Amino acid sequence: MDHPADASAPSGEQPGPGLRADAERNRERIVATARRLYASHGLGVSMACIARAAGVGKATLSRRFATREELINAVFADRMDAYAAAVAEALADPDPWHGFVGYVQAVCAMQAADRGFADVLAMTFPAAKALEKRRAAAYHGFLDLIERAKATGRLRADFTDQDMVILLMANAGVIAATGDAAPDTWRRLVGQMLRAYAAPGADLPPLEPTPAPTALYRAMVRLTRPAPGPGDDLG
Amino acid sequence: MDHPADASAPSGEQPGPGLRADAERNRERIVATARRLYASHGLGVSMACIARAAGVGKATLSRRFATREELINAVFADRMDAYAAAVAEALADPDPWHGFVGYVQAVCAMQAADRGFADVLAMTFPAAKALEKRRAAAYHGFLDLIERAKATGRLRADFTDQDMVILLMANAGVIAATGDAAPDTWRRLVGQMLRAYAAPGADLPPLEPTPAPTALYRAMVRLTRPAPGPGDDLG
DNA sequence: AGAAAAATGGGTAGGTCGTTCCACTTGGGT
DNA sequence: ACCCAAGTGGAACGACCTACCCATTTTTCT
Repeated sequence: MDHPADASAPSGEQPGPGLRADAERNRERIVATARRLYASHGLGVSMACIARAAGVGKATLSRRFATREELINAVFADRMDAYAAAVAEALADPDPWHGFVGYVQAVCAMQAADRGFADVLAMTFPAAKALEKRRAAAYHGFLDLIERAKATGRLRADFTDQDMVILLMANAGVIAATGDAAPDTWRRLVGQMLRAYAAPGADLPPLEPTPAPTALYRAMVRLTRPAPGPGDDLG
Repeated sequence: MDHPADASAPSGEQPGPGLRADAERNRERIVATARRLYASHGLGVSMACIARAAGVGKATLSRRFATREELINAVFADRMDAYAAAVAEALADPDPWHGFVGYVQAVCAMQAADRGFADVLAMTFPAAKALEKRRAAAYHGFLDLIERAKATGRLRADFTDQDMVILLMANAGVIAATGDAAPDTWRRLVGQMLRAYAAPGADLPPLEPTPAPTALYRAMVRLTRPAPGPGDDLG
């Protein structure tokens, strides 16, 4: 039961206060590899794959990150910061409606850029207490933003913070389904959703054109398989 | 809506012309079980689970349906008929816009009612030639519907058949994320999408209220796990 | 009723995944 | 430079899924 890892200063999610130099190096290698794999293949990549790709033994990974959630927490900490920053930036915009539109687009773009992050945002991942804390803070700011945007009369009064969650889930679905075959499809979804949020007469960014006619239908051949094939690229 | 599906002349997928009586009985038991499991847990339930739940040996399942796609084909044949029928019904509506709205709602409701079917619709499942054929026919009718609805001036001119595909993918995402915890969330998404499709001034069904405030956040604790736990219900 | 063919299900082999244990290597304080 | 503990990777284990083979049971035809 010796856990020297948390003996000294486990405040928050510090990398590793009492970690040996090589251990810390391995830790970072693991996180970097996981970030890459999660981004391209979504969460659900097996721990074994990550360990293999990072060039460490499975035991090492398990020791450093006991559960998958712990690893996810470490991987997406900075993305969560960016997420929170997006709200701050939107609040700084002198035009709340413009800020709102930009925020929605920015967050959905983050989802599109990182399949793993899309899952994190859409699925309220269970563990990751630290992530939840940051999310809560961002959420609070978002409520402000909604309020101000509504005050301009250009965001419909029936828009709710829940609608943003719904959009995140919907966007995750589109991103997951289209994959690499039609990577810009999500923009059209977001454009249409914004249209639905906007009060009549509000200015809107132009609607993204539909992807190449056949692209969508050829897109989602990946079927149900959630995890990437083990013999994929994994670097 | 009468479906003499199994007795006389179903469209396309004859059950088993030269099957022994007990074999045919088992076949139907398998299909029924698969339908139930797929509906509740989505595609991706293992063949072994289905065989176990149906009370037949794995070999029996494998012999009757060599590939997973074959089974899916048999399971969703009638749903696909319903899908096609929805287009026909929409086309029969004297008001094309009203028909269009009803069609969108009906198809999305089908997705919500059956997680497996949601996957089939959203993912253009690879195999299942027969399903594809039916889908193609329905698709053709849908193009007609769009044309007519646009002619009324109430469906925006920039709506594309691809938008329906996008909606199906987005809806699948919402349904997958909300699960059983907030089962009506998809209705709000559809309502907002319809709002985006509608030309200014077009009549729209009232927007579904947001689900219970906390429901969404407590909803998707299921994380990434695609297949149901083996020790679930499969009763 | 009896026999042949059809159909069944359990067992085995080969694969993945996650966890745990253990002998070896390596870092870093002294 | 030394030496112990922190750290490592691989092996072993149990659980799961797919695919296949074959002895046994059941249906159906004569």
